[in-house]
Amino acid sequence: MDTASRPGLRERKKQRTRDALLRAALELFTTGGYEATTVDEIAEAADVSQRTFFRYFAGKEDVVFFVQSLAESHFVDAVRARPSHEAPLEALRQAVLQGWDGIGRAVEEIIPTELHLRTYRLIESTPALFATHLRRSAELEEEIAHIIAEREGLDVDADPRPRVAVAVFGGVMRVTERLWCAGQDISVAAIRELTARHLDAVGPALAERWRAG
Amino acid sequence: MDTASRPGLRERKKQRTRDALLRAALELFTTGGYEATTVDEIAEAADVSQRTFFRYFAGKEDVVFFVQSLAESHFVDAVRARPSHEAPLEALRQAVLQGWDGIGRAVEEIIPTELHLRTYRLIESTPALFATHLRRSAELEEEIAHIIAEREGLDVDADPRPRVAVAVFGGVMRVTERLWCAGQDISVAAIRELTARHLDAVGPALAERWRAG
DNA sequence: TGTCAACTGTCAGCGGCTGTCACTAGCCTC
DNA sequence: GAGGCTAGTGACAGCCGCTGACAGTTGACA
Repeated sequence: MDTASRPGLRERKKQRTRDALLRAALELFTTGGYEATTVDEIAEAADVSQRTFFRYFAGKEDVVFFVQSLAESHFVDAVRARPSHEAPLEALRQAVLQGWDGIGRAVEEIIPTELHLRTYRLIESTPALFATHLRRSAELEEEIAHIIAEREGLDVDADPRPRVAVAVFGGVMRVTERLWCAGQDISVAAIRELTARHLDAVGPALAERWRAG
Repeated sequence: MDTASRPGLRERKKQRTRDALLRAALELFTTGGYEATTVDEIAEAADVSQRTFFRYFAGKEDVVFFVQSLAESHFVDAVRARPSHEAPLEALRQAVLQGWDGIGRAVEEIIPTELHLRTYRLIESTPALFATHLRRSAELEEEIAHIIAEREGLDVDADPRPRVAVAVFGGVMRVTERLWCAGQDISVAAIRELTARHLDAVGPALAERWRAG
């Protein structure tokens, strides 16, 4: 019987409701602004009650970062998969570049890629969202620091290098994201190029004399 | 006549009201928790109406970061005052160490230093406050990047080094803050030592092979 | 088909935050 | 010193994000 298709009717309905809420919310946010959009409007656009919205998402912010979390776990997986002979910073560099390529495919099944890219700018231009984004990044960095420490066989609390290396990397990534969102060219190629350019600048930036460089 | 003392009666009254709100809020936050404390409770503790609270502070969060902003401007001033022959990262290092010493005196005029230090832990342990703290740090970093660029006679948008250097420094500082708040010894001496230790770890952390180090 | 559990809508309410309006009190001029 | 002017305040009403409680509906499964 094909009636017993994989997820079951109930499950599919839930999926559809969540996707509807997700798309409606992001569409409203990116066109009318995050704060100006009320939960009631989102619920109405998705044709459910406000109460139901909060059964699918912990809050207004949660919708925005739902897709972002997909990208994050892709990045974590990529870091874990890097060969252990690579230097820590090199592994992080390759993982983030590689992560960018894989994100598009995974995201597109849920929401249009173009809407996803608009969401990046929304986060960067909305103080409340940007703050949460940074906090999430900090948590991600802590997770990555543990992975790096494990790779190198170190105790993350005894040796400062894992956390410092990840902090340096994270700091550079944040700068990269900001400039990427501020520029015109919002494409994977653009962020790849920017990422490489900024990571290459770390060495020179720590040099004693900039003029001599 | 001494009756014509500098600020005028009205001004002094305002000052007292704001200090009362500040102290009451931080005291309630650090003892009962940030989210569990309502604005009504703060207003009542300071003996004003809720509406008045919002005339002094933009929101609940604003109270928490009021004192923090003092420390920030101290740091900015310290960076500006560093001699121009110092390398950028060295200037930042000296400025932050020097900033920690000066903060105590400036803060103590408004609230007890011990309450101020408790506030750090409050921020670090409250997700909403931590997120805002990171956003504020990001804004501060942008400001510092401009100062560094100016010091070196560079265009901050053409050369990635100023922003990258500040991002690296900021990343390390965030790690330092976290570990400091997590530890038992909340003292200026402790954060100075931690800061130095982590900044010294930047070089080794970027090295190709950690084992060989 | 009937029972159960999951899902949903409705309602009520709390807390953060804002606009409005009338009132008080410091300031300033004559 | 009496007057007006205005900053500061309290009281009230209301919006919005979010939560708990309860009842109705609809898939799942025997």
